[in-house]
Amino acid sequence: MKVTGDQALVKKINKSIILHTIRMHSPISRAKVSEVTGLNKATVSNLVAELCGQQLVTEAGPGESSGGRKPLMLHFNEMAGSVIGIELRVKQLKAVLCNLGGGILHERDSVLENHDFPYVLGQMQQMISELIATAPPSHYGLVGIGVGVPGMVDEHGVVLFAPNLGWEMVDLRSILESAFAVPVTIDNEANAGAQGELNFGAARDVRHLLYISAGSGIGSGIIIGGELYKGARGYAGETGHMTIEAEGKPCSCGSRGCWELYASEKTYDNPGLSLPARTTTGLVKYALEGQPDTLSHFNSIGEYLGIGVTNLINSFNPELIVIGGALSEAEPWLGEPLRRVVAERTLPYHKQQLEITFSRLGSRGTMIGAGFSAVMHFLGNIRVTL
Amino acid sequence: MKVTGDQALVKKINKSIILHTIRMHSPISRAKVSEVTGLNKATVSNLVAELCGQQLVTEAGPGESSGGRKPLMLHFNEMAGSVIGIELRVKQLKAVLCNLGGGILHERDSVLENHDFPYVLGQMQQMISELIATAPPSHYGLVGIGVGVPGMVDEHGVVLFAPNLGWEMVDLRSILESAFAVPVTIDNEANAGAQGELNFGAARDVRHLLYISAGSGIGSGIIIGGELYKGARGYAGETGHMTIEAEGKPCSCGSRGCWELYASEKTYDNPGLSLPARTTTGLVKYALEGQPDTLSHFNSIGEYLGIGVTNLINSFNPELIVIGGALSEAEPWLGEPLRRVVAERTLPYHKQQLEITFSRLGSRGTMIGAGFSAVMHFLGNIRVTL
DNA sequence: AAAACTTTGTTTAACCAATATACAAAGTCA
DNA sequence: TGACTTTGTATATTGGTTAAACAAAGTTTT
Repeated sequence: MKVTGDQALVKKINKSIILHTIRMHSPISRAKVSEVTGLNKATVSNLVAELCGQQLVTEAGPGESSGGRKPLMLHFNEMAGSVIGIELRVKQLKAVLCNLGGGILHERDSVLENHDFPYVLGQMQQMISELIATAPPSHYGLVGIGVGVPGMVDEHGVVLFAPNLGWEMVDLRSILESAFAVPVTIDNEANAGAQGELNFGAARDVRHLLYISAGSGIGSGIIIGGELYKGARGYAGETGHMTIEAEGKPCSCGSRGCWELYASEKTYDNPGLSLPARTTTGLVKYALEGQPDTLSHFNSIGEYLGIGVTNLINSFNPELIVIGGALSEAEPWLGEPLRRVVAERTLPYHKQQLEITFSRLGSRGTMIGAGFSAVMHFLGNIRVTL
Repeated sequence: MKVTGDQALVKKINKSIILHTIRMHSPISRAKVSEVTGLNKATVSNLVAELCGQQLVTEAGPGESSGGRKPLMLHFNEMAGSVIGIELRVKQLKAVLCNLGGGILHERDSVLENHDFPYVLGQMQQMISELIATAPPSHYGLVGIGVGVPGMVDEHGVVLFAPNLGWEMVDLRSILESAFAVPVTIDNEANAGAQGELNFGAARDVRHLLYISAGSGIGSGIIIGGELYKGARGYAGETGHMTIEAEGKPCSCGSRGCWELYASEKTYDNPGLSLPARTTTGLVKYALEGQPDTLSHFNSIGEYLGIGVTNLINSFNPELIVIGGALSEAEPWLGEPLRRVVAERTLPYHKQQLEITFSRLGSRGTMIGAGFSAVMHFLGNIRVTL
């Protein structure tokens, strides 16, 4: 979008800076906000007054004195409104009602019997309506809906292609926006998960994060400089179809040797493989008993995860890697081979300060992240780059 | 960097918008600038007056009338200063003196006998001094030096690691800045090449570009939204060590099956391979005569290039791919297998509107791009993101 | 050729947000 | 009690954009 400078822009920038400073450091005094932002005390006072008028910030009594007048502590008003975060999975639909701070107020869950779009949409709309009914009264009410989808999503919220659902070119955003009359953000499931871990999970305050969602396929959410990197058309991170074996197994995408054929739940589909179960949850039970085929298979998945992760490290050089998705349940058996392979294969400069963890939000990360996208869309975020 | 809003910022933003509008659309009238930027006519007049005072913009007589008073055409003053762009290769040092519009004024070239840092630095400094001596008199004189280096460069211009030169942790920027007392920008060679093609070559006005530099190794320059994407620490695009064969050939980086072992000049090193020459230039001569081993080898390199390019397409989804570097000389033999493999392996959404070309600037792309980095550093570029 | 209209670029006055400065309020410390 | 500190507000100033009027220099119509 074309943006020129005028005084309205200045005000928008500073107000946004102040709001997010309060949101991140709450409770905080006006004086402290002035100090950390570099803005003049008077400017902070004026804009805080407006934010209070908008109910986004509240005054919460005096704080501790540090040798002078007691500060008046400011809070980000998490309860000024609510959002709904939804995760659409292959066989399941999960949703939460959150406040503006990402706190979960209510949770819903349902099983999907098929992937027909009208059926899934109906389930989704019903779940949204139920959650709206449970929402506590607030100044803004429901301010947005965020959805995490297992597929490629363009910048307008159109689901271009979701192979596991059999969807193509579904304008989910427009449909939900006209149904509920609130802004809707649609994100790739891995991008949503990355935002969840970044703001509420294992990656708080990390600037450069790589989130790998390993489940029925593999997708990656990439955070650069504290912000989600969406790439050209909004669908960077389609890494599951990265070739790691030039002449490897043929893939449904038309290519060969795709990463997700070796390091996702797709590996369970090989009928020649001797496995006591064909789901991650099932296999985890056997792994706990030490079943050899299972242990060896998890070891293989871990190693192949390591190969793909190494490729991504070479391209993006993150500080932290978080493994999420259904396979993160198998952390005890995947962690060692994954870390071993990455250590063997990465360039020396990447090894420094590189950490690999597994998701901390577990199965909730994606929907919380999707909800957070809606929060940020409501609050706005404006930045200046030199 | 922390930026807050005030009137000085507004002015900086608008002045930058106006300057770059004139630079891109020159010659253009004040009225037209006001129209395309959305800024008020008075604002444009005031800031243009300042830019004229700074010698960055010049008035160049009246233009064609369109039914009213004739417009006073404005030019970006390319001759207000000059920059030096340098490409450091494994066996060669190349440099140009450019004006601010990327026009080449003088060119220098020298052979490197070894890679000892003091020797190379000496050669580079001598070349810079010679070019400075030939610079025409101008208002700002030499305003910067840009260098493209075959290796990883951090955000402070330190060459972290350049395997083909045997360099590690060389603070090239500081050294050159204190030697010549002008700002110096150090870029990875592929990033510089990408900027060259974007501004002056095969990729003008492309918003999402992937530039592949294939030579003694492989590196990638990634342009997202019209801007160079440098990643976390400034060294995104180290794609040569992407694994494309999980259990492939061992690489000096410690990993196996790295892309550049299959698709760069490194393939010539295999002594078991029957080849009539061991340089790209040499092989091109044989290929022109139809020598079978050569043709088959170029075919193989083309196919493997296609595999890695596909992986990058899946992650970045560019509009255009430009192949540069020494191997681009072999375009007639690489193009077909490369495009064929990409067409076979990419997801359908990437196939649409995806074009693959070879470098148009040839061996000059990198140094012109490096010089352009220095120009942009001098002019400044400030943006606001909503 | 004169009058009416168009387009370009400048001048003027108004507006508005941030800022420095002064100041008031409310605390701590000796 | 009195000096000092810290917090937050009030006031005048600064400096940028802008709308509107205007001047200058064309073209088109009558």
